Amino acid sequence: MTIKFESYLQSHANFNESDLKRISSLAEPRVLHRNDFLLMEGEICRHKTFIVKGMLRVFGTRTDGSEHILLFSPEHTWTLDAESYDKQIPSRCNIAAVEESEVLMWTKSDFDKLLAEIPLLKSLSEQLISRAIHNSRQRLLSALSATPEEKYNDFIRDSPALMKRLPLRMIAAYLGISLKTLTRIRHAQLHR
Amino acid sequence: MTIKFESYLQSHANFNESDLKRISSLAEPRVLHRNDFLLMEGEICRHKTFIVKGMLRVFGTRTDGSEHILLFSPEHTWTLDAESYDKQIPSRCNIAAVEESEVLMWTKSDFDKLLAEIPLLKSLSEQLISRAIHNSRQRLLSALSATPEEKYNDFIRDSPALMKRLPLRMIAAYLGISLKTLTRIRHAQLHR
DNA sequence: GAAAAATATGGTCAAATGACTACGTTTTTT
DNA sequence: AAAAAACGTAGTCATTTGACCATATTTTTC
Repeated sequence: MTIKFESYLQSHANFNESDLKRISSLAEPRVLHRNDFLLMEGEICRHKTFIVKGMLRVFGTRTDGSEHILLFSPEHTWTLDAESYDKQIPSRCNIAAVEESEVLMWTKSDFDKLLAEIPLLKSLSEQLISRAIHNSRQRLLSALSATPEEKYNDFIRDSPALMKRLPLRMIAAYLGISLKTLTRIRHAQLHR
Repeated sequence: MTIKFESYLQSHANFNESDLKRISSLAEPRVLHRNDFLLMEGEICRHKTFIVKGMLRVFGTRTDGSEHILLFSPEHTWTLDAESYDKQIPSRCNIAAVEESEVLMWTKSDFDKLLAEIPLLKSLSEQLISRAIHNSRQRLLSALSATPEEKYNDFIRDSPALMKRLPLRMIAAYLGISLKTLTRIRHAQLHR
């Protein structure tokens, strides 16, 4: 499983062979079935996780049981609850598999070691953080200002591949609209 | 103006006198009047800015002219458009003063120098980034899942001080609801 | 392969929301 | 101090949205 991960790393920066092996050696592989949880609300996020294959979702739940999805993490992305991981405090969100997935996990202490040892990893990590910030800002702006139809169109435009792999109810939970509204939009677009 | 800034820095980490002076020496002070822009959509965000006094808002505008506020930056916080600043590309949001404000600004190249020179500043900066991520995640979750009244109550609970300084229309623009809905909620809460 | 679960759609109805407008009050500007 | 701008509230009305429910279809599970 680490081979795919190593080629991902290679494609992002010029890691040498020993760095690659060193990073991989501390990873713990895991297979997740549909709806298996990587992290449950209230638990402490002890690992940084790379998705080798499949897709996870990060979501919050409300008292009535409804899900609200913060982001999807498909293959070749990283995932964690940053707040819980950084401070090692209980998480307020969940991470679960959307589909059969393979992941690699590093404990915080191991990953911190790697960051200190390997400057290239540190800088990659900073890039990813900066992308995550930007991503969540864009999403906030969209949540605040876009109409349901705009959100849906933006999602199709930006993530056509995910679109095909996700059930509509998750897309609705991601866009912050009801499933009913989503099917209405789709219906309207068919007849235009 | 730099004295307040230096005591802010002191309160967050044990900077020595020469570091403080070094950091301050590269800052450019600026006074902003109400509605003065620090950054306009399309411009490149060339500075990292610390708010000494007053309050700024970071917001996007839509084609119809409506404003949607991503966050408020009161005194003793930092502000910038991270994407535009990091990559030095045109910004997609605006930053303007809510009230009379005093700020300190560093160019990216100067600040990068400081980060490299002063490890303590680097680690403070990482802390702030992590807080910003967490903040924007919480906000996204709230935007996706909370009702207008919940959003309003959360805002009063979390930011009672800002509440008093902001006109309602900005609070509405921040919560992603119409001014009408906001006054309705306030009206309902009065009669309960 | 059969049973069970999840999915996508749509009808109906009540409630929530926003656009427009108006008006009296407060704040800011000059 | 006077004029102008911004502010907070509220009435009305059309539209959007969600809750609840039913159903046909597809996918998953065992």
